[in-house]
Amino acid sequence: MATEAVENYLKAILTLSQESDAADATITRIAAVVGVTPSTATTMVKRLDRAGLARYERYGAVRLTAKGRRAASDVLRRHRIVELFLVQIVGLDWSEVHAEAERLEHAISPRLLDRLDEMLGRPRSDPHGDPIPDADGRSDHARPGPITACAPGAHAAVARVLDQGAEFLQFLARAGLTPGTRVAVVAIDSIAGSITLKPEGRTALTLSLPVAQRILVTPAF
Amino acid sequence: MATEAVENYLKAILTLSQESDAADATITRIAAVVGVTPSTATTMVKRLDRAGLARYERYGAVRLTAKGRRAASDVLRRHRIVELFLVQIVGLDWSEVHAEAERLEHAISPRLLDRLDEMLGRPRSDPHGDPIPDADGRSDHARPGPITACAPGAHAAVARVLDQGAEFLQFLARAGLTPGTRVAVVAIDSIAGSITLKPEGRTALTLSLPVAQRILVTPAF
DNA sequence: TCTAGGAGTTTGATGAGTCAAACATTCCGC
DNA sequence: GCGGAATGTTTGACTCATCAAACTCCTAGA
Repeated sequence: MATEAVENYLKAILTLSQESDAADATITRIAAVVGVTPSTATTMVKRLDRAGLARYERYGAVRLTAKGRRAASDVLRRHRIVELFLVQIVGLDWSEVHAEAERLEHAISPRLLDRLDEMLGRPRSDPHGDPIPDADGRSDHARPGPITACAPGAHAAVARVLDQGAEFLQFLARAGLTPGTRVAVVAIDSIAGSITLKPEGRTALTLSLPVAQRILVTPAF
Repeated sequence: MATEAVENYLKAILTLSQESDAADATITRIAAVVGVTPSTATTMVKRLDRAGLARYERYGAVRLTAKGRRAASDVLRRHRIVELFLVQIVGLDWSEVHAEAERLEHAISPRLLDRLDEMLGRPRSDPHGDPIPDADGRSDHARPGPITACAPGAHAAVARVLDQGAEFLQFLARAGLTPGTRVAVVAIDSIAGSITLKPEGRTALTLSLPVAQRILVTPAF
């Protein structure tokens, strides 16, 4: 189990990368969210990298690995369920619950969490509209959509492929575009009708937009 | 605010010194309760002394100062209210809540604690019979009272018997209700004017309330 | 009264988490 | 494309919490 501090960094990185304006999770921003100095954040992010929870290179942006994303989702889930519980069952005010949940989220067992979730009727989002990741770390936030809807520069995870033809699937497999794979959208050229993708650990490739449209992705954090 | 570790040491010292058999809070015992090695406990107890929370001299017993007792009481109060809350409101089983409360007690704010206390009707003891210190750190601890004042389901230890008649005492001895014995209050039927008790290791028995009133007990841990 | 062994202490080490200050790199505006 | 501002990194230091190993103290029984 990750320490409290590690959980806080993971959560910070996840929420930063989820922010609409596609802001990278940079050291300074992470430090600001967690409430430490940049030097501390640097040290910690290195630890996350060593632990396989994030990927990071000097002067580069920080990205969570699948494992890190899973862990961060879990923290977020705990946070939001606790918040909702404190408001709906205990009757605290929304203004008070954030700070409270900030501490309780690290102390709650899976068993108790599930019980609270049950009492609340297994909510899918909190009243802020923030999605509550399910017990498997998935959140509605990321309803899969065609990769062609991603902004250039975005990262996503392949979720589903609509074309079931063997030839197409084999092509995707060779390219490294299997479900679960992270992929970066390098460029979209609507005039040429093409999209350039770079699957993690592979070389980039260019597809036609109609073909790419059959590849559904969820935004990656 | 004391760290989590400090709170755990304080709690350990308080419960050790409260134990009926007048056992001193020694380093080895504290270490065992907290779950660390004696060398660690020595180091920590020195810190408690420096912080004015405990008094301690080399090779001597550890005693809490007023300030330390106050802080320890507070931890105990948080622990027991959380336990009670988890059982009565959340519906967890008694067997599960101790470990949970062990972590939550360090993460709960005064505001939330008070709210839980309110939801529970400001209880004075938990179903184990453990007293819940009030917000000022005072606890009913161990003032013996008639067993008829216990809540059904409570556990207690026989402290004193007011009726000195031999016949009555012999009856109690045969039933297993000797001072020091732990006893569970199974049921109280005020209409029938009877109380059903189950001394530890014996079969249950039913007494009339006027008779039972002469049996004084202390809440058991 | 002497001593064996249990209880307690000290020492030196470690890892987590943090900061300030000095240094390095990157990026943006001209 | 250059230079300063913004950003990021390194270094050295500190506290908290912990342990193992070596040591010291105390006491109960022969």
